Amino acid sequence: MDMDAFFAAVELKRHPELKGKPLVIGGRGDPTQRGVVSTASYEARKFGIHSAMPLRTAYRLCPEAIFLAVDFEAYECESLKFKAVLKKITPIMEDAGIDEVFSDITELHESSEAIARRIKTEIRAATGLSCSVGIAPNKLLAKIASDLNKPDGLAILTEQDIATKIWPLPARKLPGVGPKTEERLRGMGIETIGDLAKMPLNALVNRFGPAHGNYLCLAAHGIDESPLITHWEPKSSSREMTFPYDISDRRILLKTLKELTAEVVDHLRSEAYRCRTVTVKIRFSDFETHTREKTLERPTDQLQPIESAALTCFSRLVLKKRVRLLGVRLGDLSKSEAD
DNA sequence: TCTGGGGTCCTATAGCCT
DNA sequence: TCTGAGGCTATAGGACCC
Repeated sequence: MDMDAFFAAVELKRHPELKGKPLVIGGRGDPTQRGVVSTASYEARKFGIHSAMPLRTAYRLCPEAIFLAVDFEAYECESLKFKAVLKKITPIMEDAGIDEVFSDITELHESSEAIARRIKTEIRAATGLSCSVGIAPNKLLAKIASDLNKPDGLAILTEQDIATKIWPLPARKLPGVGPKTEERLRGMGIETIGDLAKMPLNALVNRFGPAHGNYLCLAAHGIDESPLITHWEPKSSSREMTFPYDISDRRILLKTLKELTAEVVDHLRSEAYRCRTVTVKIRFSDFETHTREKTLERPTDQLQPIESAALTCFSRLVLKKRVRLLGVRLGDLSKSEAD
């Protein structure tokens, strides 16, 4: 189940007067500032605006669009509502992000279509929002199915549909195929999922490595055995920020680094975790990105050793260009003991 | 001309040890 | 003493996802 243009739909709920207008949600909602599009309404998409596009580009494509800042708290609130609906239908549910869920309906005594309609009706009743549902024998096919008839979609796929409904799709529609893999596939003459399915496994493993190569081959045939993840523990926690303009002043960088570190440590402690690795990330004006990582002697949630490690990492970075982004990540997390 | 912020997972390499 | 083969850990980077 995947919500339709989720952030834009939540905003339209509180600003109904914007209905029908091209709407772009992203960054601080100012298309003259740095930021990317999180969600574009379907009206905005007609202008070529899509997720991950720079706000400035979106503005160029459609200056009359309405630009709004991302308000995660509001979306999280709606997210909790529709997830509660799904959890009532079956508790075997995987949280797949703020607007997406996998539910295992294997044991439900009801037709797939009836379940799908019930999900859509109940989510609309609880949130006023529309969603798209895909029902299939595994997560991979269900995800592709949910995208098939968006928005307000409903698609049911069986193994028999793979050749007719999946193979004609562009390879990019396979989860795990992003812009880079799409380009490399194109270089091999592969445009569709069907083209990919014709490739011998060893050719894909040679090109993409064992993990990705195997995955691509199985996925192209609609094969996916991955289980639903109903419980999940975080592996890392981070804070990063892109400056409004590129910075060359070392003092500003150090001050920002300490602020980011304090924030991420606060968050770590609020969730009762300790970390054992600290990573500092830097992105220069030309988008070249580097990281430096330090492993601590023992897991900790104390600011002092974490900040000290962050400063060590920072000192190992050569600042030869202006800096556009700085970040701190805490990794190798373990739960703090209650004491 | 532009390119966010929060994550996950994979791969390559280097150093160390057996 | 030299040369490898593996295994393991730490580190750096990259692709992808929402």
